[in-house]
Amino acid sequence: MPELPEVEVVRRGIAEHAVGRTIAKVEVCHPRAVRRHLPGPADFEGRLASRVLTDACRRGKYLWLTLGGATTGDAIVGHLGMSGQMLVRPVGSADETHLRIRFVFADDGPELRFVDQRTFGGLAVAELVESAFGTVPEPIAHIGRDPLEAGFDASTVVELLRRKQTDVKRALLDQSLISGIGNIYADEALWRAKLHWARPTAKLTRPQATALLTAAAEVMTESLAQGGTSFDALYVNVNGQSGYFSRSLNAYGQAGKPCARCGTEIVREAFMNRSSFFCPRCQPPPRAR
DNA sequence: CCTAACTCCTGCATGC
DNA sequence: TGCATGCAGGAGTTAG
Repeated sequence: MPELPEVEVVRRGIAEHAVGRTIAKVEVCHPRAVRRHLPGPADFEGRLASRVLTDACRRGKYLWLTLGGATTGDAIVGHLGMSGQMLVRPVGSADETHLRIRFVFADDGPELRFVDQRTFGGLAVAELVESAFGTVPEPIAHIGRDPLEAGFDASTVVELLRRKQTDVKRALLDQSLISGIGNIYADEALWRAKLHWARPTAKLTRPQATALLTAAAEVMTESLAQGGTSFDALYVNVNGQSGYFSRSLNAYGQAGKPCARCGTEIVREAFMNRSSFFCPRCQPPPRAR
């Protein structure tokens, strides 16, 4: 599940290897990968031919590649979902089993390939629009700033958090409130802030909520410095290499192992049909569940 | 308007 | 061995 740091690693790779190049041809190998491109796969392929990739941008877990050439004002917008990869591969190298979209460039250099085993991810071409937080592709105008953006205002998000009627982990995962956080970094931020996932957001103090946002920014910054979190070959940079942050996780996936702070065994609980990992001593559950 | 359940998908681990 | 089941889960959609 690529989250903000993993997507940023991919963005940097695309910026280095694909930005500035002209697309010669696009091949959609699986229609589901462009299901959010409503005009369909043929339209996706057709409107990208001879366009130039002018920049690689990111907000939260979304990537977009701005387009130049004869026209401007649009971009390829994408989400990696759970298993999506953007790979830079030499022309002629064997197709990946789950190759979904191939970008061939006019310079005959390496291809850009969207590979996605579980097909939760996808790409689309969309217009750029002016939103409250700058110029972004229309489909993601509703998401909030991410904690590593220059314009991220923690005090505003703290007030929004405290106004919500939900539990704190749901709020962390709500991309319209604060973008970029998924299950891994939600659990890590909660562990650092010593908060149980089921704590009601409305009852958080301002210092608690502020500390939680700080923890989220810190853990994602540290992960980025190590190339992101990888459990296996699914989460890789554009060269297919894994990051090392999984060695630094304190809560996520650590069930049965001692808490790095207090030694108590980390516990796994079901949450939203998935998992939450936490230290039952450092992160006591709220009284009323 | 707000919140939460549902749904999409494939590969691997597990159990009988 | 082989089949069924569970699990990984982001976010748009739908229901309440």
